[in-house]
Amino acid sequence: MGRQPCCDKLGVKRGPWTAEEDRKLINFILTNGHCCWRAVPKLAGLLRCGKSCRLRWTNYLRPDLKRGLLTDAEEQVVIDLHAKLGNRWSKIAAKLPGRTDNEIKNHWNTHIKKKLIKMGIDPVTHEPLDRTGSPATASQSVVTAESKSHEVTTQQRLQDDAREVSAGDGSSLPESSTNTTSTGGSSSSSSHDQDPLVKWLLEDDPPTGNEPWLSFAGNVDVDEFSSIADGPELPWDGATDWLLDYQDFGLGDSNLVDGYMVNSSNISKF
DNA sequence: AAGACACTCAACCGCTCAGCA
DNA sequence: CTGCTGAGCGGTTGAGTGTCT
Repeated sequence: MGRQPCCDKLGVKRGPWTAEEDRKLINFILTNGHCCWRAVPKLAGLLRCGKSCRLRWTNYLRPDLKRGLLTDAEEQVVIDLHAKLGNRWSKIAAKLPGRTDNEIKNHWNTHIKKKLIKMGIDPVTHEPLDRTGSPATASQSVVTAESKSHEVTTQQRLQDDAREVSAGDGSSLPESSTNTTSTGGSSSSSSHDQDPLVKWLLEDDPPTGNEPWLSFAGNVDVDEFSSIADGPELPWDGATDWLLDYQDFGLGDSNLVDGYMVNSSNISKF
């Protein structure tokens, strides 16, 4: 009846990961990949549930992760994407190489949200908080004109979802049945279809790096990433300094293209 | 100096979805 | 078609840390 727990709570360690646990998990995944996450902790000799291992790996241990605060350019992309997609953090993260949904979600809640509110912009609707006047005119620069033209209402988002689903199963929504709720929604939604950014967002393929809105990713972030180990601020704390030993992971520099792993004998298994 | 308060972010929880038998 | 299982996602929590008084 009830949902089966992902693991029996007895004998399963919780809380912060130790360096030793990190080491075990990385060693295991790099040598074996992960056939199924539930089996990983047993095989790796960890007293954790598989879910916890997956989270630790995807959010913290993955070698292609960038760490540190989001750059202004990344922040801008997050704002734009959030205006279009709402709280679909995984979708947003998929378009930001080296960033995780958790990281973006946290950054949104702790930084961007406040920044937008301070600027008089509703972080949910991306519209000015005071709609009678125009107090946020100066702040509007945060949300680009391009993104503002595609602000996503709940209804639009539902329509996007429906379109996404219909695209997925090969069928398409009848044109007459969509985007008819309001003239504004209609034009906005149809422009979504035309919008290359939205098309790109809804694709599963990783970005090529040629997308104009990702230009920062190709020439700034990768440099930052590669220089991180040399810089004064390491991306991880001292407890995981040993991770630097894994920096190449047997993966040459050529394996990181625009933040994506493209030729890893180990990682490509995933 | 120390206690209170605020902030950050890693980790957890519970739900949904996809794949499979 | 149905039920089960594993994986992924978004929301929430709480420990650790920083800042203020």
